[in-house]
Amino acid sequence: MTNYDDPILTIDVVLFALMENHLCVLLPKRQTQPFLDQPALIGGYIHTQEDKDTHAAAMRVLQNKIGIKTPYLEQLALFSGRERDPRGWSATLAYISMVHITHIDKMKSDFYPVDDLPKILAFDHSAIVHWAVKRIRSKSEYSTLPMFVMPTEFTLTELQHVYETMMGKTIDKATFRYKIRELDVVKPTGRMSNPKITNTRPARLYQAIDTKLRLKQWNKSMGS
Amino acid sequence: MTNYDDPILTIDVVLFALMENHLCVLLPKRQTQPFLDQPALIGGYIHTQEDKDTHAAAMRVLQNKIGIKTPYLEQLALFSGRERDPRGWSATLAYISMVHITHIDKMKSDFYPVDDLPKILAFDHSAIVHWAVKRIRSKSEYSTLPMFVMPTEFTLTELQHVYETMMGKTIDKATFRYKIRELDVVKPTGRMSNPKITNTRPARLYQAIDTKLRLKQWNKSMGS
DNA sequence: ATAATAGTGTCTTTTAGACATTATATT
DNA sequence: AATATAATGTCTAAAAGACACTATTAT
Repeated sequence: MTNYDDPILTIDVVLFALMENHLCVLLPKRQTQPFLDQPALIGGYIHTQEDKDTHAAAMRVLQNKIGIKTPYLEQLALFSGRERDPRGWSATLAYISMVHITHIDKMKSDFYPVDDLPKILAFDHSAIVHWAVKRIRSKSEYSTLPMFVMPTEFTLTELQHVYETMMGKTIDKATFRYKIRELDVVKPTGRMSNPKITNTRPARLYQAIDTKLRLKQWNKSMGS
Repeated sequence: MTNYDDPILTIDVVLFALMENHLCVLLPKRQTQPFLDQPALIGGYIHTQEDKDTHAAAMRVLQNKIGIKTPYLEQLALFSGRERDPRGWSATLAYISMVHITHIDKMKSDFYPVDDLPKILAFDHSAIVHWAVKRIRSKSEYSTLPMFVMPTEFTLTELQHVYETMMGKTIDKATFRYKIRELDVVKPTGRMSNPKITNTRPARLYQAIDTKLRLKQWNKSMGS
């Protein structure tokens, strides 16, 4: 069986977090060649001894590099070709992940707002990040994806702000609450927010009902 | 830089075609070990000398194995792990493709209806095919994907049948025509179908306006 | 009382789906 | 005329969006 110069397969993770109402991506500067000192996605090689599959490899990278166990990890796409790495033909499998900012203690300064990214990233990481942002924005429209960056307790207004930040647009309050009620993904904790902080009427606190990603049924686009 | 026993990267193509109102997948029997004689997806190694990227590799496989230049080729996902190939840790990038049955001359007998697949496929190809069918069914609901298997001229009823086959459900005629009109993806050729064949009222013939995949805007699920 | 945000009610527009009606071909 | 399918019209129900109104806290 001919060996066709097997290309190297790596994985990269586009890690999103919300900071001060901005959707941000982790892009620490590279410590090695090529693209030394340029901002890049976190990633690495697959350890076939250790990693059950690529998903496990991505989990390991997140655990080792920033010390988190993420509840959300989704395969984006494989990016490949002769040009993306100066060393030759290569392929990288990009994952999207998402955490609450309070779970991050190191490398906070390496997060960039998606609307103000560094102009040049290592490899083809600019294309990967743009693709990932598009996916996140779109998926926020019809799923419970934004729930993954909420703390354990939150108000509906806070949840709405997160949805708006991730979607990149504003939503009507009544419509938003109607949909959240319909999705049936949050339940009241019985507690209220502290009015002393906001100088205004306290809001009911809610918590997530489950940790799975839930999609709105859109099977209604062209079916009976 | 440590070499972590680089996994082998291959590509596989889930090729769909419509035969007699059934959505079918190409699964020829394997000519080599492992899984000799078992039905499997078509695929192969990446030729880093020849292939610009994985997309080009998938195109080459389709061209060489069944002699088609497909207008539709979409990356599905990377499937990986230690268990899927008895020879060890491996990864394959699955693509979805779709052709009109008239473009296929060889291997017609190797197509299986998706509702009546062989129980056992080589590697993890059962899982890949199921995933691909799900994607096709779902994407048919809100896009012009079914247009890719239409001949150059067709009636709206024929188009509806193809949509129904690919979606796996029936649609109301009036609603279907309303949506197609809205999408603005077909135009009348001016010609009519031959009533001598059907013994009934002739139908207007249409042709596709463009060859790009068009999605319905569903940005309305949770936005302003 | 005033400011500020929480929370809900109601109206309009859009879209989907079901069903009925008319039109045009063949035998 | 009878039959079969093409093509369109109309009604209803569900959903999305806009906007206004009421409620509850602090100062």
